[in-house]
Amino acid sequence: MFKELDPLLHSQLRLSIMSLLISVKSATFNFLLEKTGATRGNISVQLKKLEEAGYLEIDKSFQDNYPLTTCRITPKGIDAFERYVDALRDYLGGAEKA
Amino acid sequence: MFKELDPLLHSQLRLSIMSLLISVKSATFNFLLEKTGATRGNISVQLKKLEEAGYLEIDKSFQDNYPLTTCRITPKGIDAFERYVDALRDYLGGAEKA
DNA sequence: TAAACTTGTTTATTATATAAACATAATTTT
DNA sequence: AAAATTATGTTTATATAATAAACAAGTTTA
Repeated sequence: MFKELDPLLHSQLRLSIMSLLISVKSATFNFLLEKTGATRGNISVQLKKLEEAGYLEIDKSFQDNYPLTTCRITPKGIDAFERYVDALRDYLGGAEKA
Repeated sequence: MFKELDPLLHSQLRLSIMSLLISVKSATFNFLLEKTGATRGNISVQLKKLEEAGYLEIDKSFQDNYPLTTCRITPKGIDAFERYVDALRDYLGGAEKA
């Protein structure tokens, strides 16, 4: 009846991050900070989880002497996101709008 | 950018329950048990939370000597569900399918 | 009447999301 | 040049939440 909802994506912040990365392909830590409005700590934790799952790649470098963390969604991440969206459809069916 | 996702609805089981009640208007405990595949304990807990929030009404009666719990979604519950679906749209935008 | 079944609740466990505190280094100020 | 402030993240602690295990109360069956 209802498909499983990938618990890694069924989280407001992680879903926000994935949603952003789906559209921009590459984003800095501060970009995610600004767009999501979450705390740095929270973002740091969730990025690590998404990376460990192989949903995104994280590159750490330096820019103007400051650390710069850059993220990219992976094919696996894109796939998981699409599956999640698809699974969610079952749950929203009742309220589907035109 | 991203709207808040009602934490009461952003839960796989509670969302399943609300989704079912949106379409059938009235359901027994066992109906929910069968359709969701969750445990009785879990369903009991989540029903109570949804009731406390005013998202649904629970009626307890007897049928053939056995307890019978029946649930109905309230207007407030319908409203919350629709808001949730609407908010979610922001998050899925990137993967919106035709 | 004892055993098994039905329907549900309460309690306990595990995981999770989140924020607070910390760390490191680079600037700016005085 | 020392002190304070800013920048960028990480680690740790806390509060919630989801879930399942254990329990309860009554009913039917053997």
